[in-house]
Amino acid sequence: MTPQELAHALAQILAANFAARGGDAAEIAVTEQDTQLERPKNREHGDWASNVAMKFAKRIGTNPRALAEELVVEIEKIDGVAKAEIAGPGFMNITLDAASAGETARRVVEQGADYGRNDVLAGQRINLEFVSANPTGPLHMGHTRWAALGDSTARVLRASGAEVTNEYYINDAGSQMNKFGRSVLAAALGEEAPEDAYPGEYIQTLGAQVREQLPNLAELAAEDRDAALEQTQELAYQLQLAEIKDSLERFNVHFDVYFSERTLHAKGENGEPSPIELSIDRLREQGHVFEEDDAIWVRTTDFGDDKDRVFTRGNGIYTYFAADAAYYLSKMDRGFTEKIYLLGADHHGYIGRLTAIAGAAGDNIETDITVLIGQMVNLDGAKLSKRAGNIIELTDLLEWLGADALRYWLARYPADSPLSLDGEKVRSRTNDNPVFYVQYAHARTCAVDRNAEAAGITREAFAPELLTHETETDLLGKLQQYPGIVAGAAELREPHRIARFLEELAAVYHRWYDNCRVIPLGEEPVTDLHRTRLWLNDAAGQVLRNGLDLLGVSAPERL
RNA sequence: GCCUUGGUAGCUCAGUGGAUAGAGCACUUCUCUCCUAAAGAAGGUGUCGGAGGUUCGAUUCCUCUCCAGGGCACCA
Repeated sequence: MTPQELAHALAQILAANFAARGGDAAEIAVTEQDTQLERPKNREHGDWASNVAMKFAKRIGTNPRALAEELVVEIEKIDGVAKAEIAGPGFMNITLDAASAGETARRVVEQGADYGRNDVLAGQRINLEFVSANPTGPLHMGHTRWAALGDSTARVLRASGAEVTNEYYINDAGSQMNKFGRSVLAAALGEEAPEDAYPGEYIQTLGAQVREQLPNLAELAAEDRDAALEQTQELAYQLQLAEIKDSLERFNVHFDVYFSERTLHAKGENGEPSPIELSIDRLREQGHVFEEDDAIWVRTTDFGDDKDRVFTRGNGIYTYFAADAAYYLSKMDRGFTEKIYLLGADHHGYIGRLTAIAGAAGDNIETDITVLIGQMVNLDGAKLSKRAGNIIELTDLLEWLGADALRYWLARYPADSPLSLDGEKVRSRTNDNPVFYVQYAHARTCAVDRNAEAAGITREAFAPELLTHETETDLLGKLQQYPGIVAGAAELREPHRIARFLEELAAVYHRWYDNCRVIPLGEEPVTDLHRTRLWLNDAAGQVLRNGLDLLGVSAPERL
């Protein structure tokens, strides 16, 4: 009996109760969402608790306790339910019989890596854009947070049935790229940096690489400065982008699409209009375009933006917003039902205009676009900025802290909470480091497995009714919660829920390990209890592994 | 000024209208001849920033307010 099955049964009981009073069950429209059960904090409150009696009493036309009294009678008839009691103002506390709860261990083992997968987002095609850092420098701490959160979000969405494309938008057009090119060229030629140059040391490194790969650069620059700049800029861009991609892969973050802004500006082979040019026509057809002061505008205020936005400037040049619009249309054309943008708080001013683009393009701004804003992250109190030059690169972080610890720590907090991390704590291999606490629990399940095998304990017998120890029902309860946790994390786009769950699961597992032996002591005989516990041990290991995988964190068999 | 995100234990932070608001750390004690002590057990901690409101019930929702971060370009 899973909480999902219980919720389903409860919904039917509630609807039947209403129907029996002469009501139209459709009128109160009970769903499993309404009857979802929670795991009570206090174990005296049973295995699962429901508050539906309080929620529905008024609608049904009675009072909570009276309704609960009728419901518990029916709940107790459910196969697998040991008892149901009323408590407090109308809570119903449900206790499962041990065999029914224990079934979970076998279910988890049999479903393996699929345990936890669900279909709450089935049928959705989601475009998830994140990181999208300019290719003018290495990724820093802020990008690293979005990389960890974005990739974990994608994994959680997929586990809940969505089809997800991870996308990185490359701002490879425009003045920042020119500035980048001039900075690297000066470095390559050994000249003094231009006044507005990028300050980071990586510019010097890129300059050296360019000099090496373009041996005639100095001559070319003397002859044709623009040509030298163009070649330098292109090469530096490719080098930098490759470095970004490489560091992301090492961070276990994979993008399905790297989308170049240039492709939006590019005309067709035979001079066909560019995607940006086409997009203005499409928005005009929708009736949201107007001209004023020589500029072409989109009336984004029709969709809640705080001001209208310029598409084409008075001098005929497209704004960045124009590229954003064309990019959005590209996502639409590629058939995504929902476009999610994961942006840093410094981009929060984009929400209005991005949403407005969606509306102007004819999308539903409530359901087809989601802009998630993440707050800044500090490491050891230092705020890092690429432009200021005091960067800590992703590659440095990987070396210092390791991909697992970094991903775990960055994914364990909601995106909208400002975060300050203590580098030494992230790095520590002690029990005050949750990533090691969770990984250790997993490694322990593997150690038990190895020892069980050596002791000749197999999973040939499974007697779930024997799993009656307090720590066993706790552990089973946690395992039963997992699919719901994944579904909730997906619906809310909050992968940190996975991490928090894993920490709880690890704690319950350690407690169980301390109380219940899988391998008998000394000369004691192996019984079905030991064999059944092996199933439970393996189930715990499986869920720890599945959860860590959603966070992109490894689950070592030994630490 | 306007928009936006935070304010929860000494610290870092969880908490999708429910029962006595939680976890880890820090502090004090215990527990390894026996499956990994990177673990477990015990000990106390709160004006949930403040004031109103909605509700049977508010840390959670609404309004106002105080404090802090971020944002308000025919820049990219």
